[in-house]
Amino acid sequence: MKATAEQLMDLAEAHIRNAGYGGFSFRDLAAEAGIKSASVHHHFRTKATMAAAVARRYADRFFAAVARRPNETADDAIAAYRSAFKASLDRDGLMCLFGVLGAEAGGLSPEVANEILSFFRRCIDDLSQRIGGPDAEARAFQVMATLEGGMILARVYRDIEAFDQAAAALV
Amino acid sequence: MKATAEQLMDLAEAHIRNAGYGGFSFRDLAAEAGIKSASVHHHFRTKATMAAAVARRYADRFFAAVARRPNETADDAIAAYRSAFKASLDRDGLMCLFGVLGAEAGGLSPEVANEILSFFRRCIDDLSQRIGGPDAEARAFQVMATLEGGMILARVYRDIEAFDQAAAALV
DNA sequence: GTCTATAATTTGATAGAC
DNA sequence: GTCTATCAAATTATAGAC
Repeated sequence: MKATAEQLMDLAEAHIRNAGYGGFSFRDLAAEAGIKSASVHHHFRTKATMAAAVARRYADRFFAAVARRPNETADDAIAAYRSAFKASLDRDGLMCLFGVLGAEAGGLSPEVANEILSFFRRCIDDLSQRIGGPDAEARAFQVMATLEGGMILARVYRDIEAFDQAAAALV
Repeated sequence: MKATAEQLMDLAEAHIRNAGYGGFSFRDLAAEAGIKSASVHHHFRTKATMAAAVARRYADRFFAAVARRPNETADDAIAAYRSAFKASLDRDGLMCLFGVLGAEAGGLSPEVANEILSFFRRCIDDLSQRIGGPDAEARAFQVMATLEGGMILARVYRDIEAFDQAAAALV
């Protein structure tokens, strides 16, 4: 038995990654979890609070998945990021949570917007360090852009191959 | 004096590119145009109809902007696409309309989803042809992914430089 | 922790007068 | 083409019983 709060976050994450922040309501989550919307508010005070919590959990998992390995090369680091995105696509065929939220960031509360900026900053900083050299930062931006954009293409084409083609030349 | 329907599409486009499909209502548009929401329905029967119309207009403009030039090289074609996205960022600092819609495609009506798929298909097909060679399609996917992802980064960082860094290595 | 009940607001959409 | 008026439904959120 998974704790209810955890289950609600699973559901919310799937909805956001499929249709964006506006793509679900507390009633949707409640119905899917077999409870009432008022009970969802017991676990998460507001929708923005919940989205921020989902974002933090997603970021934690992501950075655990791409954690630096001993003696890695620059290409290893890039491959680690690519694999993390790819694994997510393979698992459930959904977008990166932060790719979706980043795209519609203009309409989100500061609470959520902060999580988005924080995620991408941390990705760029981490990648830059691990890549090293004079053009490290530009390369980090390129990698992140290609991977996020590749997920959009895979989403639209409904074909993981689109992601693979987009990301193939990265390493 | 711009025709009302045109003005409404301008407003809707800006809203979608800033906050997504769910980021505005007919009442928002009406208020900004100085009319009532019932009058918006006179020009566009439903919200999905309007979004599809906005998407078609955006695509028309985009493909006019990236139109093939005589004697162009593969790098010229890629540069044309990059310039089109960049110009859009410079002009109003907003996302690509199809980048936003593509990210939240799972929650959109088939009417709109078709426009999204059609846009990206046409981009990939056009770019592939103009790039040529054995890896043309993979390169086209890479270019589109990098540019769309670069716009997300520029949006999140609120800094066009993020786009430039992401796209610098493309040509 | 979950429920019923409900408030307050917003939304997409329509009917019909001018 | 725009308006007033309105509907039916959905949304976020809260109060208080169990």
